[in-house]
Amino acid sequence: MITVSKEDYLKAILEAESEGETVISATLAHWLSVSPPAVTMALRRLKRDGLVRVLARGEVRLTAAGRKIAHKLTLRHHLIERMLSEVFGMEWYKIHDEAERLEHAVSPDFEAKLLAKLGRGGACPHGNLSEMESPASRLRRGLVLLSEAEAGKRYRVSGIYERDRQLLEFLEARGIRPGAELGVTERNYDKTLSIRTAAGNLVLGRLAAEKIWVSRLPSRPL
Amino acid sequence: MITVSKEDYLKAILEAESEGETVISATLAHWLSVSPPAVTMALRRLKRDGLVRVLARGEVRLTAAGRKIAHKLTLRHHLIERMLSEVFGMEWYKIHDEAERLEHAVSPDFEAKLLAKLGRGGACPHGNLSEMESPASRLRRGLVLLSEAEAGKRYRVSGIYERDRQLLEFLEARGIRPGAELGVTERNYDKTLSIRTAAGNLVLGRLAAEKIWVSRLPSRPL
DNA sequence: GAAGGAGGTTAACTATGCTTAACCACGCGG
DNA sequence: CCGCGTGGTTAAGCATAGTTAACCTCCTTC
Repeated sequence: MITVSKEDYLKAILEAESEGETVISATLAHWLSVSPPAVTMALRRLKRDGLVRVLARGEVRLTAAGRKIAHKLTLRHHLIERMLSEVFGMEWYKIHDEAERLEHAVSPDFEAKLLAKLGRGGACPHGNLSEMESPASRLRRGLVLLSEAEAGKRYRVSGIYERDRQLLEFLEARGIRPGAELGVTERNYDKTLSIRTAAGNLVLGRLAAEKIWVSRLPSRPL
Repeated sequence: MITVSKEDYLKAILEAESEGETVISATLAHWLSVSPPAVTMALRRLKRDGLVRVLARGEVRLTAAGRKIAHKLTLRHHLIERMLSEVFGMEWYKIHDEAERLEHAVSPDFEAKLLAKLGRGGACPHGNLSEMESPASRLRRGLVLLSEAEAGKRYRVSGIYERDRQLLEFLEARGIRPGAELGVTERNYDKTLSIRTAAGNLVLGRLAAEKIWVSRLPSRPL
């Protein structure tokens, strides 16, 4: 029997994998904010159910069945996010948490209705084409991390790491949201960035800047 | 901490109460399809959390806190059902089961968005003004149970007991759905009813007929 | 008044899923 | 080679939530 907890593990494995991380037990403990023994036990159940394999080095791999479930959840998460945003106008920074709970309760029937209403393509409200897109793929699309952006240049916020609600509210309060324009006025010695947005100037730490993908805008003359 | 199971118990108590039943432990065991000992234990936890009281005779009562949660769930259930029907065009007989799972994952924020989009009034797709409406209130609205309907008269299906998916699909297959018109051609000796619908003639057992509220239509001349 | 049935509880057990404490194993630096 | 940190496991324990089996307590019916 599949449970919410198991679904969360499978999704976490797929997500961490897509981030380019080597998925070991410790990765999942950190990702899901549970203790190491909890992961040991969960992996045992997932192995028993044929959803996961653990390689010699401790590397965790999804089986075909496990991958199928994880993909299904990711699709439902994406669709629920778009529903909340496009149909109900929910604030972008609240959407991920809501979808995180709702996705587990969506049936194939409802999934089909969502797909029919919203269509297949489309980015989620955090600007991510799919939550699963790898950094490599983003770089190919010409995106850069804000933490790598150059001083004196202008950018548009493309996607924000959505799994940290605290971060999203922090950024929203400072006018940094998907689609927003900003200029990097200075790269500071202490790894912070001086930023100008429509809402004003601010200094952003590296931890936040590493979570924001931006695309270059043509420099605008004063 | 409130859980899905606890929410289900609280909702069942409110629903059974509204049906006019005296809510005792056995009622809940039957309503929720669990064993009697499971109910004993669940009630113990609910009492501990101050959500329920058990009177001398074994009668189960919601506290103010418990009632508040049950009402909240009922509202969310209703809103989710209307969303599935009005926004996504989901088939009426699939909706209850879907809402039953989704309602537990709805936040106050999402509830507010649903309310803003759908409005407060409005019947659910099973024709019930609210799932909680008592038989007495339905009678006051001029509705009768199909099992009490008179031979030779015409009726419109107003509301169907929605907690039995099997029943709903059974009725859908026979053209009996909310809003449908039907005529009672005969009340038979074996408590069955001979019915004429747009889809044809059929014989309906008492068990099904007791789950269907109808309103009288003026007799139409042939 | 004995028999029976309905309703409720206890007891024993299971599975999930989490915790902390303790311990083990491997690799790497001094 | 020793020590230590990283990573993983075992052990023990707890809460939730269910099961079946057994038993108790009424209340009713013959």
